[in-house]
Amino acid sequence: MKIEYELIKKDKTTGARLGLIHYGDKTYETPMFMPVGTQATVKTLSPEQVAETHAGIILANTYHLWLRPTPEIIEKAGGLHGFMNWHGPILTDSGGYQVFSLAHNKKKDITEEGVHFKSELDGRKLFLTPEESIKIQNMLDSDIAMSFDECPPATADRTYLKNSIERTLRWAERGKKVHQNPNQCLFGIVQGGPHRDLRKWSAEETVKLGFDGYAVGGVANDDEEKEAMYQAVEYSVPYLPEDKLRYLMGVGEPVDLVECVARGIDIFDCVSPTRLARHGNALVWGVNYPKNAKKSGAKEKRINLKNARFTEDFTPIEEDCDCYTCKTYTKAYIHHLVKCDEAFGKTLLSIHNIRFLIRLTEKMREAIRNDAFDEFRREFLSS
RNA sequence: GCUGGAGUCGUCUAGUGGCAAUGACAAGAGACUGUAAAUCUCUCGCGCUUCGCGCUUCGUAGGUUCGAGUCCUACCUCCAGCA
Repeated sequence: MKIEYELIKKDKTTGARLGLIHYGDKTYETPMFMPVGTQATVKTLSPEQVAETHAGIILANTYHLWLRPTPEIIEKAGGLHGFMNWHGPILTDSGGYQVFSLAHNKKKDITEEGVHFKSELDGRKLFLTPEESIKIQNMLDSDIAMSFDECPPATADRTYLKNSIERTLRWAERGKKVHQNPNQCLFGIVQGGPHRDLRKWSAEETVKLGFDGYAVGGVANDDEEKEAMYQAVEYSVPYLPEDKLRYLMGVGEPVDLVECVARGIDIFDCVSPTRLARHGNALVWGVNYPKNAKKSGAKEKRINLKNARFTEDFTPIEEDCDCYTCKTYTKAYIHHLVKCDEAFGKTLLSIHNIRFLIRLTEKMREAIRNDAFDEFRREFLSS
């Protein structure tokens, strides 16, 4: 069963859109936030716990699963769904981000043919090509495969970016040629850094190749400013077909979700909610904590449960949150778990943070449905 | 009572003539955006006008020395062995 996207409604004043993802007999609404499960697990959560956050699609990573346990093992297990016991849709990233994060300090590692890696597991030399990435994703049997792209750093200059985009286009075409899984979508990726013309060009050329959906990549690297990130989205989205899913890769933070939905993005993924959770942080809508003297007046969007101020706070992270964590446990208890470095604390915070972002998408969908997205956005930004 | 050993930041610890004094843990705080992240960074004797300055510190009290956590004397406490 191959994923089908259906555009339901376009917001009148912004680029926001409401859509449906049909997946066999299941449907999921967009805008959607997709939790990241790089190594075929959303860190510290069982699939049941992930499902309880109302997650739709989840992510896994080609690069990591290629090294371990290997696509052959996953294929024998009946594909990723059977292997990890996740029966909702799965998107696999191609390893393109790892080109950025693992190989990029050595420009010679990125060649026309593919990318040389040194395995961080055992130091052996690895070579990943666009064809190999797609073949691995075919074997993993994810529902959405991503083209193998180069994700250049924010500091890359125009000349570099131009060459990189051309190569990414050639890689996309090569990947498409070997893509053979009829149940699997293949998405193309728009690059172009902060440049309007390069984004347009990359988007148009990628669309010409013809994919099942389109991603905007390379916007959340390094020290990029938020405005630059939103602009990169603005420069890319208008050239993408309306009847296809638009995926903003690696974003993000609550405010980014709102701003990028306003610019026409449908689906997001980000490690932030689970990583923040493992580091003791909880996302919150904006709360005043009188004991936190340093930010007088400013509402907090995130609280650090490690802080001593929660030692005797016997209230949930958020009174009105419907997640398992907030319905069941107090900040004092989570503070205790975090201080003891207990795994359960990370689990509880991951549940809350993922549910937080998914609830945010639910609110945005509701607002779009009610022609109130712009109002919602203004309220959100001013809170 | 005798002999030997030991007393250093909340805890354990480095340190045998030039140190406000090492490391770990604890504690306090910060960062985190297609996961090389259950990671990393900062603070951690006191006070300031804090890329610096001043004070007070290494069981207690004296002493030697230009200079002592480091050497000497006495005392206190703890540990081990002998009585």
